[in-house]
Amino acid sequence: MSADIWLAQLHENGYRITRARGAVVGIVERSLRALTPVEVYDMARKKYRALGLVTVYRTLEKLEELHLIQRVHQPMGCQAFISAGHGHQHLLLCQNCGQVAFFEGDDLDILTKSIAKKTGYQISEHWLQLFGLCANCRTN
Amino acid sequence: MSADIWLAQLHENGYRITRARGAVVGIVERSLRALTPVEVYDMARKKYRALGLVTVYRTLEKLEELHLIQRVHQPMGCQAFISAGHGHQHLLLCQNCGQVAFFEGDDLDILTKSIAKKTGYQISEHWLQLFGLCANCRTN
DNA sequence: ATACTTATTGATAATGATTTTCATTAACAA
DNA sequence: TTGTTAATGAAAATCATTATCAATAAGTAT
Repeated sequence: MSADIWLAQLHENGYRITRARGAVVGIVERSLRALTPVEVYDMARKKYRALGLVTVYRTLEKLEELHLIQRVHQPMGCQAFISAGHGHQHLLLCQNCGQVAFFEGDDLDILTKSIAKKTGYQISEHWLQLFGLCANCRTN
Repeated sequence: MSADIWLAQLHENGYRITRARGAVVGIVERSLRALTPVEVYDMARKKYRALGLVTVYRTLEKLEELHLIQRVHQPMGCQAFISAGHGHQHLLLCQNCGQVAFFEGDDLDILTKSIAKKTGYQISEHWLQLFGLCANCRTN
């Protein structure tokens, strides 16, 4: 489905559509949790055995460049990627199963302005990430 | 000054006070910007030439464990450490000089609750980090 | 369809970051 | 001062990522 859109995006940006890229996109696009390059490699190789790990790295690089995926920072490590949210969104991570949810409703302007005043900084960006348990893991 | 307090903390927790640890603490405790292990190594070796990089890693590990320092996540990498804030504080990073400031005034409860309701997640933690230009870099 | 240009690929090697191993050294309690 | 043992630094091992390069296959032109 939407994997095709990702491939189309790659094509529109002058990149060729290959089996290797199809395999990587097929895995990453549908994943509900952040995946490391090796995880993508292992999963995608079930569909396309000849895939190389290096190609996974290169493909992830391009997907990130096109803002189709984004890196996820976690206490345990920062090398996992998840399908990117649209517009200005933040992440909500389940500490049990790793599932990622997005949310907007980002009213940090008041806070940001107050901090800017207090510190003298000119603030241009922010990172916000929430951690907890998803509905499913909460009940189990 | 406060470096002594850090060493005392180490001692209280059963760790020995050594020249190597003194050198590492001396650098990290006073730094206004986040430092990578190699940066700490290079700087600390000016005071204590025999210091090994491995010891830097091991010392940073212990300081983090005692919550005296914390890891700083940045777009360029996540291996730098900064002296930790007290209580519940967040980071404000200067994108030009790297200087780190802390701030509190963390009114995310309203946001957090609203997100929890919308998504069904039980939220237990959050990461907030602001980026911008410090007062000094802004004027130059 | 066919041929051609060139991006893409996978294997290998190289690099960089971090961890493990181990014999030697030095904290510090007795 | 001495003895126990944590801590150290050097070297090797491991893990993550990037560069190299000859072979391959996308996609355009024929």
